[in-house]
Amino acid sequence: MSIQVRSKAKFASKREAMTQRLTDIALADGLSELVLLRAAKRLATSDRMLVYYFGTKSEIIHAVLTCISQRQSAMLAARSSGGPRSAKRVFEKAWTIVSDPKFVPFMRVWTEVVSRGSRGEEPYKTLGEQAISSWLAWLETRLAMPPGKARGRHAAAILTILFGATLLEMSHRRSTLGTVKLLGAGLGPFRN
Amino acid sequence: MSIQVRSKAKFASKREAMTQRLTDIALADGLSELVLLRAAKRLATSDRMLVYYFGTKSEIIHAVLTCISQRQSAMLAARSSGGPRSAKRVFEKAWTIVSDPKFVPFMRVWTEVVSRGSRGEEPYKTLGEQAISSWLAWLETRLAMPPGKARGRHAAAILTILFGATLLEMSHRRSTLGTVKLLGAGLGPFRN
DNA sequence: ACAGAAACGTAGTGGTGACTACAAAATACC
DNA sequence: GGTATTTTGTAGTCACCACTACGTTTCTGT
Repeated sequence: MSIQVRSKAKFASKREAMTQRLTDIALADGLSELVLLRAAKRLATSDRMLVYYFGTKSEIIHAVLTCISQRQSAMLAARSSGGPRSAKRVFEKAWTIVSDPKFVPFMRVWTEVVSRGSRGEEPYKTLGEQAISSWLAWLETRLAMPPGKARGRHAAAILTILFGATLLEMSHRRSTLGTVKLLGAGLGPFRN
Repeated sequence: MSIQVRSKAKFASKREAMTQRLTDIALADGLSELVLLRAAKRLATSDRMLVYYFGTKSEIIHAVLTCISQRQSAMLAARSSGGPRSAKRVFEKAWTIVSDPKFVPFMRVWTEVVSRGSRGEEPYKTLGEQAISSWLAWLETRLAMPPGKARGRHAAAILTILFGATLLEMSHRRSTLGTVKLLGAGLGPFRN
């Protein structure tokens, strides 16, 4: 086992490559697919190798969720064109991002993480909190409002709708478009 | 094992009593506490008794979630005083219900169920869908609007906020009051 | 070339959890 | 009392899963 201080650096890059592929799996089929044997088989290696590169399962989860977080940040950044907007426009923009099929897996994973973390189970609890915080931070930067409680509330309101819609859609296969339009209409114009 | 056709009826009432106590456990500590050995210990019996009365774990989950659903319906019915209201008032009322500490466990369980069911895992998938449907039906009956798409959309919009707020609160210990007020304001007056 | 580290393979361990087998008490019902 | 039911004891199966022991091969630096 071993606190490995690997001087040789192929290690890190291999681990990174594995993390990327594990992340693909998690996004496609859920965190429950990150079981050592199954995941190893899908990577065409052995569970032993996963342990070798990550040490523990918890480390795998941590690496994968961090990777998901980074990918998401990149996607959000890439779609943050234009300056700050009204709450309504930010919401609409956020919704078009979130409802993109490429993006849906991310939201599904976060609901999974938050749900598991809600009873205190690590690392889900901590990483779920981080994900929410990072969402809120991004939304705040997009809002054309002075920093402060009101802006925070608007960001939280938007995120509430995004997650609520995700959750409902997950078990209620039906178009949420009309619902979302309705909710978007409620967000503008500003009301503090 | 065995398709037991128990003529003797104490069986049913004992099973019912067990279901109630298991439901208490699930609401208090989550569905993951419904592990046979642990749950049995908390009921001061043996895992074999659980199998004796329920047959399989899946049956236990089914019974418990059905029970939760029934309790929730009863709570909602008991708080449905007064006639139909505007979307905004219905939302506000629903929020006071949902944010009641006595009610929070229910929402937590449903998010857990929906999350697990989102990958198709039974019985979570089916029961999650049922729970959502029953929520929507209740909200619709409370809305002073003619039946139809618009009413359905408003019910869905309200439920979206309720679940979104639950999810956010679960990982983001912070008062959602301001956020919810903001969202409530968005819901009235009607906009179809 | 060769010592030591890194990379990988095969197999095994220990724990848990759902569920079963079998049988003997205890309890209720008529 | 006798039958059917309920409860309990003891044990064990089977699958899954995180993790480990221990070996061998491949790489790397000098």
